[in-house]
This record gives sequence, structure tokens and C-alpha cells, in this order.
Amino acid sequence: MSNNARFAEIAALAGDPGRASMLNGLMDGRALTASELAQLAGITAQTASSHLTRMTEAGLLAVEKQGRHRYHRLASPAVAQMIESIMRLAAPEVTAKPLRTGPRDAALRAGRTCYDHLAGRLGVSITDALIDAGHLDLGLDAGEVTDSGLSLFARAGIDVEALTARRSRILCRPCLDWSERRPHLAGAIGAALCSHCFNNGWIRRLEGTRAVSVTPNGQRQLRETFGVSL
Amino acid sequence: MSNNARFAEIAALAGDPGRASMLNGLMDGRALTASELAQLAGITAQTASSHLTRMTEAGLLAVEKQGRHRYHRLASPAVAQMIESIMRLAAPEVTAKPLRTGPRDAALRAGRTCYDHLAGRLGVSITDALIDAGHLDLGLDAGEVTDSGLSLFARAGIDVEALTARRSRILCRPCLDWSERRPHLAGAIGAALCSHCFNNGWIRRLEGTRAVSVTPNGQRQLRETFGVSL
DNA sequence: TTGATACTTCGATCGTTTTCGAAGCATCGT
DNA sequence: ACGATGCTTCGAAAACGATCGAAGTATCAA
Repeated sequence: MSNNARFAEIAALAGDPGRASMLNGLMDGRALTASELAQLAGITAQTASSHLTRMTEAGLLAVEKQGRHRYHRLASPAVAQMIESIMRLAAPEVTAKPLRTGPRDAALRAGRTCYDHLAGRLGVSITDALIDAGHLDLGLDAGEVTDSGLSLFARAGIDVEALTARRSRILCRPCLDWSERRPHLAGAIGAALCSHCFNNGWIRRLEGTRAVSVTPNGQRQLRETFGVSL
Repeated sequence: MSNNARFAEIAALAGDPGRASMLNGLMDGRALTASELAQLAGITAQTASSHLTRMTEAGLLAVEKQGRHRYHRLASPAVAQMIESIMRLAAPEVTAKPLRTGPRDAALRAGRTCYDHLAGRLGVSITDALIDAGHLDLGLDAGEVTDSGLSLFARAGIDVEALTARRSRILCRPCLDWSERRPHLAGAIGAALCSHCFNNGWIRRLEGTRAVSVTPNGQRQLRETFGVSL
């Protein structure tokens, strides 16, 4: 197959509303079953099945059999990056009236995971606090952790050295937030911060969604450790 | 329109072979006329026209009228990034037999521009030389110019300081080369190096393509200044 | 074994999209 | 003014892909 045909094939796969929903649903990095994805996309199991097969064959998804379930996940971070780059273009231009959205959306806007890091008001607030305190320096396309940031993360128990050692992944980069339309922290350090929050019970996932809520203890810790006001 | 619908719309636009060809043709950042794009995609002018209209309306392309010509170009670097991220997935997995390609492709593989920096064997060779000499450090997802690299570019007359000052763009990043399947240098420094080569007559664009050829003087200069063996 | 659940395959339908010929509009050169 | 060129609009034909009901396979639970 020609290079261009394969390019078009990949893009076309992401270009169907049903498949787009599924891909977005997998953006938090978890693996979901075919039924969950079907429900998420609002289509029947048969339709979802054929979509999932095609996306798997094209190398967009990886599938893992576990008993009678099939867990589907994004095949690689490169796929997540593609989705993210399309999302960035799809983010509605800044308009005068912010469109009203349902309660489900409200939770997502408040806080959610974006592949493996934090997004929404939560993600942006943390990022802003880190920047304001001079721990972080984010451009539109790149970023870095300052010396004071390094020691802050070290004190919090996040081993930045270990993350830096793995040169296969960028330590620190901005990721444009589709709901806040401003950058939040991504990259290895963003992912580490996110798991740190989960592991210490600072945030909890809302059953069955990408949305996360901050626990009371999490609020206190985030304020005291990182200076985040929510 | 819902966010997901817009996501699917954008992706679907890139998902048609004709449109994909045009988008790829615009990846060097130049603006092309509708007829040029039609020919490039192997479709009639009418078909191309409707495609171009749709992509422009969707915000993927920007168009500039000049007399009876209409110059189309990618609307923003964000669009180029999306295309690049799809390309990365579309790059054929490393296979045993390298598929035979025509002479036109051969020129592209030898050297070409990728949006605003150098790609192909030329781009990869320069990047390799810089890395080997310790001027550059590239991971899979990020990179940086070393101190020796800074002074090298300074000696060559490329003002890295000025590039660093513009925090809106990452200075240095890898971009996966679809023909070589290895990273080449992108980012602000990659773009600066590319224009430097053009401005000093080290490379020349092959009429009407993204392909570039290295001039005899360019070969010498590249070898002497950057240690590149072609 | 029996029934339920998770998922896939098959087949037919239906709506969408692509495509191009023909005609129309705008601009250029002379 | 005139024809040539670049591009767009219109309309119809053809191809394609999404969808779902029905039926089939695999796993689980008892």
C-alpha cells in the first residue's frame, strides 16, 4: 500500500463519529471492553466490533483477551499524540458564549485524566500554581522544570532523576486543555504527578469515566505541597 | 456542533486520499495553487476545488487570493503537527524488503523539506553528525543543544539565543523521518538550519517539489562546518 | 449440561461521499 | 473587447461505508 493511502486510512479511521468516540474514551490510557466502548459511542455491539477490528488491524489499538472480555487500549503513545493533535484543532475557537453542557461534562471540566496526566480545571490549576511559584516554565510547545521545581518534587517524593534518565520520553511538555483552552502539564513529570495523586488518595476516579474528583485530604495536600488553590 | 463531531470531521477531512495528498504536499509550508494541488493529488480541478473549500472552511487551510490564482497553505503549525503525527503512525513498520519506488521518490528520499526543516537522508545525516559530535542530544520525544552545539551554531552564524528567546516555539525536537524511519532535527533550530542552508546556497529546491539537492559548495560546507559526510 | 454473557461474522439496507462533465464566474494578456 | 486561463458551482452517476438484525462462537457460572 502506498504511503499516502496508509496516511488516509489512518486518518479516515479516526474520522468516523463512532470510532472517534471510542478513541477519545481510551485517551486516559485504560483498556476498555468492547461493550463499554459500544455504549460510550452509542452504537450496537456488532457495529462496535467491526470498528474495533479495523482499528486493531490498522495498528491503532491493541487488544488483550481476558476470559470472555476483550480489553482494548490505544496501541502506543504515538496514537494518543495523534488524537491529541486532532483534538487541538477540533477545540472550538474561543467563542463569546460558552456553550451550556450537561452535568457529565461539568465533572469532566472540573478534573479528568488526559491519557496519563491531569487535565481540566484541576490540571490547569496545578500547572498554573507551579508556574506562578517558579517551579515550572512552559512554552507553547515545550517546557522545563526549574531547580526549585526539582527540589519541590523531590520533597514530595517524586523521583525526577529517574524520569530524566529514561530519555525515551520527554520530561515536561504542555498539553492544550480542550475545556480550559490553556496548557496543562504533560510528559513524564505530568504522568508521575498524576499517579502520585492517585496513589496518595488525593484524587479519585469517578466510576466509569475519565473524570476525577479531589478528596478533602487531596485538597489540603495540594494546597500545602504545591500551593494549589481549587 | 459537539466536540466529538468536530473531532471526527477534522480527521475525516484528512482521511480522503485526495485530500491527504494535498495536505502532504503542503507540508513544506509553501502555498500552492489549486491546480498544482489537483495535479499533485491526481484529481480534476473541480474535485480539488470542493476539497479545498471544505478544508478551508474547517480551518485546516488558509487561502490567499492573488490575481486569478488562489494560494493554499496549511492554516497553522498545529495543522502541520497533526499531519506529522498521523504520518508517524502511517509510516510503514520496518519491513524486510524496502519497497521499490520511482525516481521522483528517490529525490525525495535523498533530501526534502519537512514543513520548515530538513528531512530525508540529508536531514538524517546532518542530525546524526551533530549527535555523533556531541553537539546535539535527541530523545524520542525531546532534545537539546549541548554547549558545544551552541558555540558551533554561533560560529556558523546562527543566533541560537534569539531562537531561545521566542518561548512560543520549542528550540529542538526530533521529527520521525518517514523515509529513513529515524529521527531528524526539527524545532526552531531545525528551521533555522534549513533556511541557513538555503540562504547560503548550500541546497536548492527541485522545481515544483519538496525535494532539495545539495550543491557542490554545500557538500563542502556541510562537511567542514558540521562534519556531515553525504 | 444448561443457560447466560461477551463478542464476532454474515448479509442486506441505506445514507453519505466522491467523482467528474458541463456550465458559469473572475482575471489576465493582448 | 476578446479569447485563454484559473477556479468554482451544479447536477447526476457511481462507489463506499456505516449500521443493525440474525445467527454463530467462546467463555463463564451453576
